[in-house]
Amino acid sequence: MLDNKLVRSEPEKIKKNLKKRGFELDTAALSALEEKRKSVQVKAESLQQERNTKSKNIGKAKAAGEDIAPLLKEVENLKGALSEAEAELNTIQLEWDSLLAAVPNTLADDVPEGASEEDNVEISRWGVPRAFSFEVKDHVDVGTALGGLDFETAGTITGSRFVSMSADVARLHRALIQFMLNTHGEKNGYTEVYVPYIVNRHSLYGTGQLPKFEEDLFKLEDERGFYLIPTAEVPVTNLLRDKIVDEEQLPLKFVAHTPCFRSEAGSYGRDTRGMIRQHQFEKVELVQFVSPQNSMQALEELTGHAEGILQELGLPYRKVILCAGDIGFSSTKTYDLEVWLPSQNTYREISSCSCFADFQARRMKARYRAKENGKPALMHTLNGSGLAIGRTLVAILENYQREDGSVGIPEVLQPYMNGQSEIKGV
RNA sequence: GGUGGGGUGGCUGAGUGGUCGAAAGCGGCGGUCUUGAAAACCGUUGAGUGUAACAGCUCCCAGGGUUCGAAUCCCUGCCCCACCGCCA
Repeated sequence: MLDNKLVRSEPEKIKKNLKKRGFELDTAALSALEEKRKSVQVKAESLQQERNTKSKNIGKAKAAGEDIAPLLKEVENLKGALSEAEAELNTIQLEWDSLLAAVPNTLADDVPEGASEEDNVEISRWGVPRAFSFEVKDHVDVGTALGGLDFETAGTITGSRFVSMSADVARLHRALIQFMLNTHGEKNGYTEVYVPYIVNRHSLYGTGQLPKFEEDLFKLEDERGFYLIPTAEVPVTNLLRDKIVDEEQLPLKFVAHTPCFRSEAGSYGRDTRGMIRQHQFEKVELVQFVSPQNSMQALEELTGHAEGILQELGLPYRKVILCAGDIGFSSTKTYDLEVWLPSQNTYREISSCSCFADFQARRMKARYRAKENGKPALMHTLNGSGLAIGRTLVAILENYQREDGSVGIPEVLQPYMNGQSEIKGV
């Protein structure tokens, strides 16, 4: 959610910023509504004031034993006008809120122009894609040949976009989770948390998935209106909802491993083969809560933590900054990390690291008490994948494949696999 | 699933339908004292909106209702606690 005051005081500036995204802010509608709001609010509040003082007078008169009948009559006349004004104000405010709830975050100045994925700007590359002396297979062929990946059976258990894993591949998958959790917890200073995988509407609103992106979510058939989490970002960020912490406690850094559930309703034809785009996948997520002045710095740091995992795994990747047309609804600036997939001869997203400034914090009322003046202020929130487990597994199967069909295990993972250094077929 | 009790400011916790945005304590902040600190004492201290600054308005879990007036009464929902039952 954008700052109400800012939208009111500088609508044109915000409109211009959002235009970069291709979002058309209806400033005419907003300012018309704002005009109405002002006058109605003034009216409602003055009527409220009148009622309050008169009611107090009735109390006093009654205590003094005076006749209150004439006073009652006076207030009686207020009633209709007051409730009418209150109702009108209420309607206006609901309308304002629902308009604003659909407005994305403003962009940081250094977010490049652009309409789509194509216009994202590469920042850096790490590692050199391996030269293969044989024909590379994709992860589906590698994993299936090993007897470790089974899309068909998962398809019969549930449907498309699910997978089952077994034996060493399943263990490698789990090893990745442990490795990432331990690295972020022990080396990078994150506190490990365990959180619910089912959340209510309120939480999804807080991080910005609702009200606009309901079709991406799995909703439970349940009168409570619960949803499966599409990312740990939702429950972990909401840990601070409605909280005020002392500024000294910041930054708060959390790492969580959770499954993620996405309906992928908007991408029917895309990545139908393999594990790249599943309805259910695992992710290790990094979340930071920081003072506003530190958030851009924190984004660099957090992205660096995700990069560290790729480097330790020896996976070539590149870092891109998302352009205005591709960046997420709630984000003010996002870096994607893309891992090299030899079968596709290209880099594919494996992590997305974003700074939300106060956009989520405002929706969640996540605040800190500023040391300077003791006043509560909105904190800044960030998150990033560190990393997406399924895609990391894909990257390892592909980048570490050998001609004989076996797959090498990156050294850092071997302690998590009882020292095992390769996966051979069954 | 059954029965009972609750949800009040950063925290604990009072609050007969009428000067209650709310006692008290803790914590925080400022000060006195002290070489410095602690202790003690004094003062101050909810969140939002609004204003040039005041004023005003809203908020005592959420949403409705009763009333001239609701933290207080009624209804619904959510959550928490205790005991019993059931399950792991």
